[in-house]
Amino acid sequence: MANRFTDKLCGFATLDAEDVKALADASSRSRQYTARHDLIREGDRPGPVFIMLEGWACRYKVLPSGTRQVLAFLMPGDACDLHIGLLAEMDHSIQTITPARVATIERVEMDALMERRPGIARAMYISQLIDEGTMRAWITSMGRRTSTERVAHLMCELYLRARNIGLTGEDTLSLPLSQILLADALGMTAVHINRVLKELRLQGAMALRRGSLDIIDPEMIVRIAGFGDGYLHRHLRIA
Amino acid sequence: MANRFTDKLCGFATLDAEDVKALADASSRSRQYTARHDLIREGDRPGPVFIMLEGWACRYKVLPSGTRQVLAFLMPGDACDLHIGLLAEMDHSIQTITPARVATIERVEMDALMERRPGIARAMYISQLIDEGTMRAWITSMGRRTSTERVAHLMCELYLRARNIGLTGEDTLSLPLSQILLADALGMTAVHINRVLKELRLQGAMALRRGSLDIIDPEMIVRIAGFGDGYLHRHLRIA
DNA sequence: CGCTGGATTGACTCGGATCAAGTCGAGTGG
DNA sequence: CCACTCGACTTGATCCGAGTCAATCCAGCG
Repeated sequence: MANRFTDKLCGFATLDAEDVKALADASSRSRQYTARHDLIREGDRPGPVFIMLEGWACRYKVLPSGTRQVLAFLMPGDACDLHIGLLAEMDHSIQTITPARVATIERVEMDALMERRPGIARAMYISQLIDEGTMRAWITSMGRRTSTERVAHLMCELYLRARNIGLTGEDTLSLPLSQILLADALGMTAVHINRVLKELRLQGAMALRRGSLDIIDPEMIVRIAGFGDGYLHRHLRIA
Repeated sequence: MANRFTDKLCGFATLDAEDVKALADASSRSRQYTARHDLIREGDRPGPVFIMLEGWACRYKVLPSGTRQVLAFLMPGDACDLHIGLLAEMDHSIQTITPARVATIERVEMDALMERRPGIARAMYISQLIDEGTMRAWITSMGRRTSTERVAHLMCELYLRARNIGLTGEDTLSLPLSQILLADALGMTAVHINRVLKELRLQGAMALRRGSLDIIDPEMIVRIAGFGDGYLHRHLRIA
């Protein structure tokens, strides 16, 4: 009955069986999408909240020049903004990266759920705060880290997030992200990403190949990235 | 009785006199701070919600190397994250830029306020969504805009935000941001910011001097920046 | 088996950082 | 009132990280 979404939220607050059941029910109506399918586009009127059950997606914006900026990666268990329905239109698009199973929860249902079950509300708010912290980390990366640090930092983030939801193997993670996509996320070119990845591979830090990431020397990557895991808030306030 | 904070929220939802009074009461306990005073630091346990009544502040992070990244500018009327108290520690710091009058609202009081008055909750959520949209715009700027576009884009944003709360003159805005601060916000060096500002001045687009910004040719700036005001969500869903 | 999109590598260019001197303006104290 | 000081602002010279352009390679697939 539980799914990736309930699993993830359980990491943020103590949810009882009732909570989990309510969440699982709410996210039971799901649809399968192909890769590269826009779930919603910039300018659209926001609809229900999306929940990624399986597969990856990303938020992105397209500039007048045609270049793209990826704003966030969504992995299984991730949800998009809670109150998004309050706005008149989306300021960015969301697209699947891989084939994906996505649940939707209508705004009224979500509101009702959060009102009836404080634990769920709490978990959702924490999840949202972490997403915000992640955006801040991205801003910091783009502004003040070199390209190598930026790549290493993103890999640390994705690895940790994936591990939190039990998606990782032994220092390995299945990462279905093309170098082009990574370039659009990190504000660099695919050519340069490629060189950076090569360098990191030669240094024996990590190897990204064929849709999977191998962390070869965890300490080295963390050092290169200057990674602090604080913003992912894995140690939560007890209260 | 109203203040900058209530004024701003009134722009997001129809608040009745009772709402405004409740908000004004909640934000009545304020303190004056000097410029460059940390309201809260990365690693601190989050406390009450901060509300800027007068003066400017910024969110920022400091990297191991000592460089700083500014994550957001807070102007009068802005509040920091609603549910921040749910987290164990801050993932960034907040510092005043100018002397500032800041109100604090305890978490329990905020929760009660939002539960009793749905209009306030709604306005606060919209405000938060806009802050998130702003972060996404920043990520986009840092990743995919040239330094000139980036500077122009930030100026457009600040001008519009300031205008929404009635802080602007005739195509003029009092901007107490040093070039060093702008550099830390835009991920560039103070030297380079200086050259970009000069170029924009020579082009007759805008002039930033002595703490005040003059928009000389609004259309030119918007064109240079590739600015779309969608993310500030000034036209809200009616419902 | 050829097509197509991603990955890889090389040569060259350029935007923005770095380094280094000033200049200017607002306080501060004698 | 003036000299001193300390930031912030300006400007010039130089360097380098990363973009651009252009081939090629490679794997999956219709």
